Amino acid sequence: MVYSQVVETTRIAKATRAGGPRDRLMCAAKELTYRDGMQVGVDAILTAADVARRSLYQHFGGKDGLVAEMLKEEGERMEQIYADALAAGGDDPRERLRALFAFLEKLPDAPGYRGCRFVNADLTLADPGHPAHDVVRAHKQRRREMLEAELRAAGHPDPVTAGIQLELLIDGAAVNAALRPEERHTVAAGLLAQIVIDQGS
Amino acid sequence: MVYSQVVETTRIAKATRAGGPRDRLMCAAKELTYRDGMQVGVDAILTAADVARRSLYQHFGGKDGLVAEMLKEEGERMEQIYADALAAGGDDPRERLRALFAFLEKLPDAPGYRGCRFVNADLTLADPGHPAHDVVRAHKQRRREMLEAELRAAGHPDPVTAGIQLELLIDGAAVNAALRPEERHTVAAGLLAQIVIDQGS
DNA sequence: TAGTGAATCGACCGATCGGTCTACTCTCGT
DNA sequence: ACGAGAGTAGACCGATCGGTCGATTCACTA
Repeated sequence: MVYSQVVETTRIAKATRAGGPRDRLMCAAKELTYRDGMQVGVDAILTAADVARRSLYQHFGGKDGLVAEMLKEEGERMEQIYADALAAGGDDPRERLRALFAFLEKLPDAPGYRGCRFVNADLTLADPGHPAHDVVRAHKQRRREMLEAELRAAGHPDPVTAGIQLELLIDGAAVNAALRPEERHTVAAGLLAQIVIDQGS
Repeated sequence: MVYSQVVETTRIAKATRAGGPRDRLMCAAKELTYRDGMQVGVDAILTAADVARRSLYQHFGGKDGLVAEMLKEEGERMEQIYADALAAGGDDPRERLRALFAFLEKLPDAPGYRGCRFVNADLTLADPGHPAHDVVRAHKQRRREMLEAELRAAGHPDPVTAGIQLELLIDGAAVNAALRPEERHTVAAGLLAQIVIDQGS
């Protein structure tokens, strides 16, 4: 049973006219899997991308391949965004982390925000053998190392534990912001992150 | 494409022989939706519960009804478990919260742990109109009020923000423990929770 | 200009989805 | 002894799933 009215899928095709079939497929997959979940059908993606069925299987081998590749690209994009947010804080590591959490605080305000794409994907794909799991794990691993590096540069007394804690706050806020958007979880996360960052200074 | 070998589903029926068809359906739904995700098929649930197809639709009206009811019961069970964990801490509110996080720390050690059932369900069911969403939101609402009440009793300077922060830590740890089980996220969460709890004391 | 590879359309496949329905069995209260 | 309600077995429904394939069009290049 479906409770919500169907949101038009062809709309996306217009905004995605740029690039070849491969790019259009990636773009459509990004949008639809985020908005409608990973269970979104191949047909919906094809319609949105305005691409022939065969092109999908030639470029990506199948839905799983498309999904995995999409997460990979999105991971790289997100890591760049994180790096930019850190850079906005200047040179001081603590200030850089502060800037990062200030940036994350505003994320849920984006229209259509539905939480962290990677967490959602990993929890949705119950099959432990799905190729997307490795992509997500690798992405989260790199993000944690990024946090740890900043904490280490800041001379934090326990950068490993603190890195995990910052990760918990980021993911916890993303999950809760998606689940109950009316509350300002990211603000509370930012405040607590501040305490973690300032430990031992 | 399915990457993992199929885990036998009939096994569960044996462990669920107790009670009528309704109870067996609930039990099977709890197990299968947690282990295999909410996408698990009706047939798998019926086989595991060793129950006729018709019984499901007579008792619950459909899969969605079964799922919603199951989450409701599980919510009540979890709230009781939380209450017990708090009670283990005695009378002092801070000690009670400490006891709660000590309990939560051990949760991921349970075999087959796959994170928080409610978070997983809510993120998996992309359809915003699915009845399960209300059940999950209500459950999380009550859990937050429970945390807030303890913090208030402890004379915490900002029980609302701290309540949210504890929630972030719990959910963040659950998500990450499911995603990368090899790391001890709950320990880091417990340490940070301690700091939140002790604020202003 | 002829040839080649990419992209398109759309029919088609078997499998599975959630759900409906008929027919039969069992048990229990009257 | 008998009828009612609950449970079971399983065929069946339309829809959709991911995936394959033949036939065609088109752009680019040798």
